[in-house]
Parts: sequence; C-alpha cells; structure tokens
Amino acid sequence: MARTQGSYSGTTGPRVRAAAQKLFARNGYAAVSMRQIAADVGVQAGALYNYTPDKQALLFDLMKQHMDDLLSARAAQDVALVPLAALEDFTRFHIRFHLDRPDAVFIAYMELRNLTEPHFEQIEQLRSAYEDELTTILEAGQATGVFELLDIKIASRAVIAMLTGVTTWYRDSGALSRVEVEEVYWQMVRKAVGMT
Amino acid sequence: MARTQGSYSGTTGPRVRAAAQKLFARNGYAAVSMRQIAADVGVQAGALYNYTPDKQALLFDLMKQHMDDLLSARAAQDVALVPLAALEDFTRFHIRFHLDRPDAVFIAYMELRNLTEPHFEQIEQLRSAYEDELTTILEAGQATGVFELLDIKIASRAVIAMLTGVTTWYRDSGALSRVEVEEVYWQMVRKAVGMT
DNA sequence: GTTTTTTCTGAACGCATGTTCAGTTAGCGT
DNA sequence: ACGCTAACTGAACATGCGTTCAGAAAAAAC
Repeated sequence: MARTQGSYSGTTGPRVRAAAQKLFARNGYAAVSMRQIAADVGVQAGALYNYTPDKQALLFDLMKQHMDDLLSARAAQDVALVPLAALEDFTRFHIRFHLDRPDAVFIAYMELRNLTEPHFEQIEQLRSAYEDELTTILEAGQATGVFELLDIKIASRAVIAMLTGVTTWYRDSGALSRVEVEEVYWQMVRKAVGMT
Repeated sequence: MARTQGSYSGTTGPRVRAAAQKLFARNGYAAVSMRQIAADVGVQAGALYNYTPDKQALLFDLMKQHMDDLLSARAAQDVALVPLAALEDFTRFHIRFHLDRPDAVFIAYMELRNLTEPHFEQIEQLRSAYEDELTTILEAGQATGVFELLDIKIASRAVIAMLTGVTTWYRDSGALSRVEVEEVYWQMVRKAVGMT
C-alpha cells in the first residue's frame, strides 16, 4: 500500500497539529511519540514529516501560534482610555481567551523547558510582550493615583498568574458560567490593585 | 568491578532522590532516564533499584514527600485567631515555603499528569487539604464581615495561584529580598479579599 | 580472621524511539 | 486518457529506554 483512498484533502497538515496539541496537552511533549500522533491522525509515522521537519518544530509551531493568537487577539481590542476600564477589559479578555484554548494554554505553560534555546527565547519574548500590556495599564493607573501598588512588575505577574489559574479548575459542566467566573476574578483584581 | 570503594555510607538513597529531584525539575520526568539519574549519583543504572522499585515510585515519593512537608510545616504554625492575621501568616508562609524548594514545587505542579491513577488521587487529596486551610481562613473572615468575597472557593484557588507564581520569576540575585517580596504580595492579597 | 550481608557492576533483555527513504498509489492538470 | 506529482506506506536504521540478574567486592558481624 501507499497513498490511501481519501488522502490529500489538504487537511492532513492541520489535523497533525490538532492531534499533536491534544496529545501534548494530555500527556506531555516528551511522553508523546510520533507514532501516537500519526495513529491519531490515521496515518503512518513517516507521513508526519511531510508537515513538520521534526518533533521539536511541531511543539514550537504550536506554542508560537498560540502566542501570536494571544497577542493579535489582544491587539484587536481597543484599549479603554480610563485605566480601570482598561484593566477590566484585560481581565475579562484574559479569562475568556484562556478558557477557550485549554490545550494550547497548558502546552504554553508546561513545555517551555522542552524548547531548544533559540525557540525558547522567541516564545519568552512574546510572553513578555503580553505581560507588558498589563504593566502599561497598571502604570497608567498608578500615575493618575487611581491604583495603589507597591511594585508594578510584580503586580502584573501576580495578576496574570491568578487569572491563568482559572484553567486548572474551570469546567464547562461546573456550577458557574464563564461570565460569572469573569466577574468573580474581576472583583478580586479590582480590589487587589487598590480600587475600593 | 562490583561494589566500589566508598560505597554504602548509607547516603546513596538520599542522593538518588536528590538527583532525581534536580533532573526531573530541570528536564521533566518523561525526559529524564534512569541512566542520567544514575550518572548524576555516580553509579550504574541497576544500582538505583536498591532504592526504588521503579521510576514511577521515585516520582511519587518526591511529590508525596513535598506535600507532606508542606502540610506538616503548615500544621506546625499556630493559626492566628483573627482572620486577617491568619491570612497574613498563610501568605507569608506560602511564599517562604515555596521559594525555599523551587525544584520540589516545580515537580509538584508539572508532573501530576505523569502519576498513575492511585498515586494521582493521593497527591490531589493532599493538595486539596492544603487549599482547605486557606478556605477556612477566608470563611472565617467572611463570616465576621471583615472580608468581602463573591466566591470563597475560587478566591482560595486564585490566591494560591497568585502566590505560587512567585516561583516562576523570583531569583535570589534579583533586586528584592524575600521579605520585600512577601510584603508586596501580602498587600495585594489583603486588598483582594476586601481589606482596605 | 573468617563468614555473612549489603552494595554495586556490567551485560543483557525486549521493546520503543525519532527519522529516513525507496516504492506505490490517488488525485490533479492537461 | 494519460502522465505527473503530491501523499502516503512499510520497512529499516541506530540509539536509547526501563528493568533484571548473576557475580564480584567491600563492609559489617562475629
């Protein structure tokens, strides 16, 4: 056998990435073999190399794509002029975006150490750029005296860590809707930065 | 060759666990081989099996030990009667404890999915018990009207996620001391729960 | 000083890994 | 209708994996 019936719909590439994302998130990059990914797609392991130069590139592409999506989705928002409104938008955006992509988020946070050096550097820069979005908002609020923060850099990291944590426990089958969860977190963030 | 000079000081067991902890934290459980661990200890791979039945048990022991340490260190504290003081103690304790054991913390948070089912259940229960410590404090403060929280369970998770995040960026060579970092986080936690 | 026990070596086991590639076939352009 | 090419198979490659175990040697026990 060789090329099987129904092959080349032009969809194999995306399906490879989808399978890799699902399996990496579920079992971890190092624990997933190319043969497992191939089996999930319904193809032999060798065929994957039509769509990725190697396993490492598969991981990097997923992480890069995720960070690009994050930054461009964020850029598509128009930033509110008032710091308080901007912070609320950021908070709700972050929760929404992350709850929509649990697998990609999981990989982005867990598999950084499996990236080789130049790849790591690139992802880290994107992550840092996203963090700066929040830092800018907090600085603006601090400057106008509406926020009260001891350390803006730490505050940015603390808020992002707190918000991202939602992905570790939230399930659609749970008691609270996404909007309700947004509200709970927003009230905590609002107070944490000093808005009474 | 067989048993080499200087063997059996009774220290090989601990050194195996130390090497495993270091390597698991650095490279991830799945990516570390028994031969790497053995090399780090200065021994052949077969010798490891005098100290662990298998690789999985090595991981589980590390995580179990960490959670036991966490819970018993916490139990050793006497809990303040006033919710606000209790929350401050918890916050500072959590940061101190986690900054002191970066490798163990990393493993405990990243390698849960590499545990087989009964092991996972056990660790998850310990993690949940720790979370309950915070929940109890928040409930007490809420009951006496000193805290203002929309959802205590979510608040517990949010606070813990925020605090644990410190391990991802803090370095001893950085600008702020541990106590200063404690202070920054504590002020954010204090406000987040509604203490103005 | 001799025996017993503990600790480790070194080789081996079967199996899985990432990756390559010649060969085969399905679908596309003409 | 037919050739071309993109898509895939299946086997192979060297290497590494977790784990086992007989044997050797050092330490402990007597």
